Amino acid sequence: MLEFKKTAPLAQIGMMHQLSAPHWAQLEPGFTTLRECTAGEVISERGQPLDHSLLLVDGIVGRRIKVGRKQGARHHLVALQVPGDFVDLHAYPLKVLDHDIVAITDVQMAVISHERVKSVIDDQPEFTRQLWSLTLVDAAIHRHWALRNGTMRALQRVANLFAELITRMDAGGAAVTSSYALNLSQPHIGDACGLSGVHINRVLRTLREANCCTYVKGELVVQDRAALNLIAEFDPDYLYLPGS
Amino acid sequence: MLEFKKTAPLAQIGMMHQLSAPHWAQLEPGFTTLRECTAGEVISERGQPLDHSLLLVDGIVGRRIKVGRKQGARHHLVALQVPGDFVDLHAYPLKVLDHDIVAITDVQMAVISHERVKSVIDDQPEFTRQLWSLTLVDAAIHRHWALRNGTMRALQRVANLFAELITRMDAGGAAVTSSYALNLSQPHIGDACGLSGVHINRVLRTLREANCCTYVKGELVVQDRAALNLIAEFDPDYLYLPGS
DNA sequence: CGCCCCTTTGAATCTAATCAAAAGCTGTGG
DNA sequence: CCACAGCTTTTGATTAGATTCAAAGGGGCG
Repeated sequence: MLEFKKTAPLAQIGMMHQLSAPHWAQLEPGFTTLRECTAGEVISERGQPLDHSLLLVDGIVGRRIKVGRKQGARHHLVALQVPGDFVDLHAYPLKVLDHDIVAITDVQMAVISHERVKSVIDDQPEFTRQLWSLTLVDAAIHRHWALRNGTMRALQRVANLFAELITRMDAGGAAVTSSYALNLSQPHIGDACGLSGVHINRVLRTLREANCCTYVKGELVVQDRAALNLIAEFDPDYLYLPGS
Repeated sequence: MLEFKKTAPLAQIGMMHQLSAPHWAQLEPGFTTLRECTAGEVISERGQPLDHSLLLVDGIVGRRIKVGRKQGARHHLVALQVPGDFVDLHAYPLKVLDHDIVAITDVQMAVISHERVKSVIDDQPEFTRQLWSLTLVDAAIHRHWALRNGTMRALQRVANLFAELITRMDAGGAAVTSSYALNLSQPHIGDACGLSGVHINRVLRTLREANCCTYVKGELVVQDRAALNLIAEFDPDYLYLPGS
């Protein structure tokens, strides 16, 4: 885990576009340091009091919950954050988290102290509603994950997860491409979808053979986005993106 | 759907104990009307703009998401609310919900207008953080539902759902009893756990034969709470209850 | 080089879904 | 009052989907 002074202003990327440009301009100076972690590193642990929050700038971060005591403890990824996401904004009101936060890939995050968040909010109460809304979109995404794990079969689950992740990565106007650096291992995808790593492998083969999308070395190449959305029965309303 | 003037003050029940007594005293007069719905009724529909929020006083309410177009559309319960829960407080910042809200049983709810919420918050900014936190506990519960559907087998899922629900119903000091009026049909439980109604029936028999708990006519009788929590691998930390 | 993790594939097993059918309960209308 | 419709509960039989076990190949890193 490396920390160092931030030198240049942060770009307003991904979900941060939910904030108006003037609001972003007020918040941005609060991010005073950058923090880097390597893949697999635990960024913060369940139950540990936090006095700052993290904005993901680069890489993928997961929220992980362990279930079961020591022997045969499984774990599950209950959320994945993409660049532009506030990783643990909910730590500001709650102070303590009920889950671990782990670096899935090498990541770079911007740090803002809760003290600083408070002073921005105190200056401008309307800010609170916007930050609150950001955490509510997170909650909507959580609901969708429960839905996905509860109603879909393996192929659809994986397709749906992919559809969500690339839609979120495209949020905020980045040109829609067909190639996405997810950098999740197959077991990671399994942990997120409630499937075994082995079965993810078979599902990926099926998606490849259907000329839908190809997942190689953490890179998702989408050949047929319409087919992907169809298999996934994907409807992005729950992401509360600007144009809907 | 019936509405009528509220006559007496509302008791501070269940999750509302997250608010301090003085805060509750300030919020309570905002609930000016009561609304009653019968089992199965859709209380509010996805996408419909809302100018008020609902506090559940009696009965069980579900948040439901439909997946799939018309033909063979399934649905899933992504949340269940028990008395004392704010059913759709998140409608205050978001204005529009991504899911339906349905009455599982006959229910009684107290209505508060968003206008009124805003005036309480404007008077006392600290209130915002408390309401925000309430929605964050909801989000933690959502995470746990994704975890449950993602990592647990049928028996454990049902046990875990039961453990969560009765813990939430006991929240805020009501004497811990051994009998709980959930009033969920077996298919309802299936919709919440991502299992078929038929399989729920078999799981309930197993729980009964293990002298763990008995579920008859919507009434959950817990014979052995320790056994239930053990089967469920239940750890209530994520509910952020006062004493933890 | 050797170790470890990820990927890939095959085979056997198991869990839960689906199909089917009967019995119990509730409320409605004749 | 009884008959009937509709829903929930219950059980059995069959099938489908995913897990687990096993084993081999690939790539990166110390």
